[in-house]
Amino acid sequence: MSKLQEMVAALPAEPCCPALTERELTAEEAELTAAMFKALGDPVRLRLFSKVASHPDSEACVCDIADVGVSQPTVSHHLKKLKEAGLLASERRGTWVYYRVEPAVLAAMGRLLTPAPAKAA
Amino acid sequence: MSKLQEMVAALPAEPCCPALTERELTAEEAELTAAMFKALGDPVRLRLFSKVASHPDSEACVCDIADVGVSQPTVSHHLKKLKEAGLLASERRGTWVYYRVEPAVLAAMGRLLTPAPAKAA
DNA sequence: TGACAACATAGACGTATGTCGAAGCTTCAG
DNA sequence: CTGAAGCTTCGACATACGTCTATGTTGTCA
Repeated sequence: MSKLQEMVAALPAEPCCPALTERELTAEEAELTAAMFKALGDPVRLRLFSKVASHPDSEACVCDIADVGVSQPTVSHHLKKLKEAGLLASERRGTWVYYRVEPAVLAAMGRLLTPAPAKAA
Repeated sequence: MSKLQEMVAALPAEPCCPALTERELTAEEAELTAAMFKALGDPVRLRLFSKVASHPDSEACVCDIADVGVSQPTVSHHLKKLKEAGLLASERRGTWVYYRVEPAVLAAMGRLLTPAPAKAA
């Protein structure tokens, strides 16, 4: 189990962190959250994630998404990173390996980016 | 002007990209969007951004947020990165420099992370 | 003008990251 | 029991990144 996964497992509850606009993150929260953003901070990984996310049931075989312009080992490497960040889960079904997005994590990240409420003028 | 800022300026409209779950991103979209996630993918930058975002009017002087455990030049370096990614804007007011979050960009990123609609069972 | 405060830039350095080809592991068809 | 397909792991390499100290720049105030 990756270090990040341990951190995730040790978290109090599902909603990891408050919106970035609500209060400043603690160092620990920032460490955890930054790792998730970092995972999406590579063009190849972002495309892979988007390919999985936009598939039916948010799930896809590696063979369905591997066409992103890099070698197959590199694809595998990036999928591993996404998995370690908690964004994807994988499961082997016969010859193929399927990756699926973790909807709760996606929602949590979206919540982080909630814009600040408009100030009373 | 940074290369990224040029890319941003060349974009068609405000809402950069569809939700990641809607359709797969093109290589170009992924390049642009990954740069934004990457900017938030460092713990120090994420804390700086959060500090600015959680200040009144989503605006803060460097001196108000510089206490994140790294040297002053490093803070300046990270703020520059956030600015180049289009997440912050800066303005000098006398002796101090104020950084402000770009609300539209924050909202656009949040939209990217919209979870997929639940499939009909 | 000079001194100081607030930030930014420059240069250097160690580490992390993205990429590849080669080799290894699983599973299934024959 | 092969052999092949699908994926992962390994090892190597160039580049990018985060950090620091030293130095610039810009503005204020006496």
